[in-house]
Amino acid sequence: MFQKEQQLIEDKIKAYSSAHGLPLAELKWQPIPFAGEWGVSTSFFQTAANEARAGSGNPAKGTRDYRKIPVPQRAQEIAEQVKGEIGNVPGITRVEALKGYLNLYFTTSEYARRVMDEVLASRADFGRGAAKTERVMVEYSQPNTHHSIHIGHARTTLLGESLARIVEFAGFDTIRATYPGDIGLGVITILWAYDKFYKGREPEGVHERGQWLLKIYAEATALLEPKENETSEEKAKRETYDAERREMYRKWDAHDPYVRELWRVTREWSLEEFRDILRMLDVNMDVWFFESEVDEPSKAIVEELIAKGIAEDERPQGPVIVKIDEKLGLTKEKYRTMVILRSDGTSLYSTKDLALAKQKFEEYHVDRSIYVVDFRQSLHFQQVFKILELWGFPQAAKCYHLSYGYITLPEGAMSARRGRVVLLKDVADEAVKRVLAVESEKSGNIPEAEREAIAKQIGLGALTYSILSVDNNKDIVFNIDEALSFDGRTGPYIQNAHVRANSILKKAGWLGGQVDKYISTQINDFDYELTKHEIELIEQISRFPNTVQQAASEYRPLVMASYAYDLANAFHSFYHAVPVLQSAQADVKQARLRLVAAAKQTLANALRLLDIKAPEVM
RNA sequence: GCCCUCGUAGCUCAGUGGAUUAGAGCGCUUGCUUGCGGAGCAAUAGGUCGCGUGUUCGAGUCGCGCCGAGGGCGCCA
Repeated sequence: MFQKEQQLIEDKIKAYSSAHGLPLAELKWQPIPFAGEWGVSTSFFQTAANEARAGSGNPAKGTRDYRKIPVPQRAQEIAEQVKGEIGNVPGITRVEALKGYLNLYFTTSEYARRVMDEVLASRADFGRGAAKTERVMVEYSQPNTHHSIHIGHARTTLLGESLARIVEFAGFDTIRATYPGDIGLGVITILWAYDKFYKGREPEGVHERGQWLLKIYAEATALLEPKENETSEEKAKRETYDAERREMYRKWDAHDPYVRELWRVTREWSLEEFRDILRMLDVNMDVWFFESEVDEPSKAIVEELIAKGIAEDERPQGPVIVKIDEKLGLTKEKYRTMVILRSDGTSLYSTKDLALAKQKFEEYHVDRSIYVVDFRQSLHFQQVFKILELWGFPQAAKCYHLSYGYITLPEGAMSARRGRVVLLKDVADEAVKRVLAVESEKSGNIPEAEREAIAKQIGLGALTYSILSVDNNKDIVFNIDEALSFDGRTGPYIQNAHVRANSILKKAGWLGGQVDKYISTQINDFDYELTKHEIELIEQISRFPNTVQQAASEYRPLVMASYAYDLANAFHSFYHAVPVLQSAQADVKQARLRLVAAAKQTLANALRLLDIKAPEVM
């Protein structure tokens, strides 16, 4: 907001330093952490430390030996000297040297006006970063097909979607990709049991069918697992079942028409359900990769790697492997050895991921590739990325595994195979139910017809925020009461700030066709003594663009989630302490309405990046 | 055995090597609705930042060692 002034002062500091032989460290500016007045500061601790270190040998006669002065004290001296050099800078009210810091305080009315103008002119684009040349692909949400999606899948989906929105808004050309696991032993297990015991008995309804398949999966798994004290009869039966299952997998692989058709139809059921869930979460994928589709091309890649001397072929006695540590010349085992093809020639997860990466680079021209996959696959991705590097892809250095902790239940890990899951759809339905209960008590003014739609926005907002407000690498023990809480640091708290801002604007007639009123930059406002609540709110708003860049560069939606809360918190405090419509003076009311409009816009932008709706009423 | 992640208030979690005082929420205690929506605001209490040791002018933050929790390690995904 004050880049020009800041640059001017930076130049003065640099000029002073070179004139006096100061070993000036890089100048880092940060907001001054005091409420009531705002500005930026930089410190001279590093410079003083540099000076002390550089002061080896004897100091020149008549000069001081800086090695003997404590760093904080010397930093303060420098700050004071620099302050003396700066003089008057328009826009800066005062300059202060304090505890080794140089503080610049901005002219409040000018600063406030600049922030408001920028937000209200840019609107939904406020905070958008300059377009960058790199193309980023975010791959997220890789559920297995043939059964419903559980709450664990919500994490990769929400994390990935939020990250994609952040990265895109930060200025990158962004591609959203999903990679459902539509084939594998698990899928075949369901297919086998469905075909043998339940064919044609599937229930109506997309979600009912998915849950029904999930039950079949758990049942089939139990049938196929060895039991304790198994009789020989039971054992024989189990082995027969298992043979049938494996035979079905073989047939699938051999493109048997019956098995393929059975697979295609049932697969479509779950894709239908998956699309429904993505619609509910407002996720629009650009690219759909399927495991079944990269299977064939992946095998050719193995041949190429063998030919290049990267992979070693131990068939038929052993598999095809890449001795990564050896190839990198590492003595300690770190990346180890990766198996990239079974000895019988069938592909593995690793084989397919190599094929997928190649496709991402060559077909989609991706410069940077982010994989949102849970933390148990860290080694797998480190290995894949290293092999891509050995293979010669420069983009390999910009592949990033965004690993996240998994969601567990209080009674332990979730397991689709054992039917021990909490379904995402069930949680979403429960969320809506709970919001409706609150609404009927608190929001009598909302028409019946709109309640359901708003309840979805609030309920999903609560769920989404509870997941995004935990850092990537931390596990979440799922507790529905906590996930759907509406009080305190939650999605609804932030949404409520947006609703309140909207309510004020509505009463002032500043919505709809009246918006031009507050876009005007000709108004001479904020020319009064601002309260600390106004200052805090304006400062929070002004931080949004930097927060977008930080969240994007660290691949962390949490940064945005924390910010959104801080902003909402600042707004709620302002709301209580500062009258807007009741302002005695017309110009103060005008300025505060602009502030409310800017806060509403920034809240909406931040929520959008978190994949949370910003309702007008709730 | 080797590698990765984590350990901060009773609980759940934030916290770019820098400001005499490490922050939120939940829960506990207490105020606030004749003001724009109380899904809120304000206040109180609650800490050997796992332990030790280095690096540094300065460490919750970086290194090393230990303790504890979880995960991974050639033909699962």
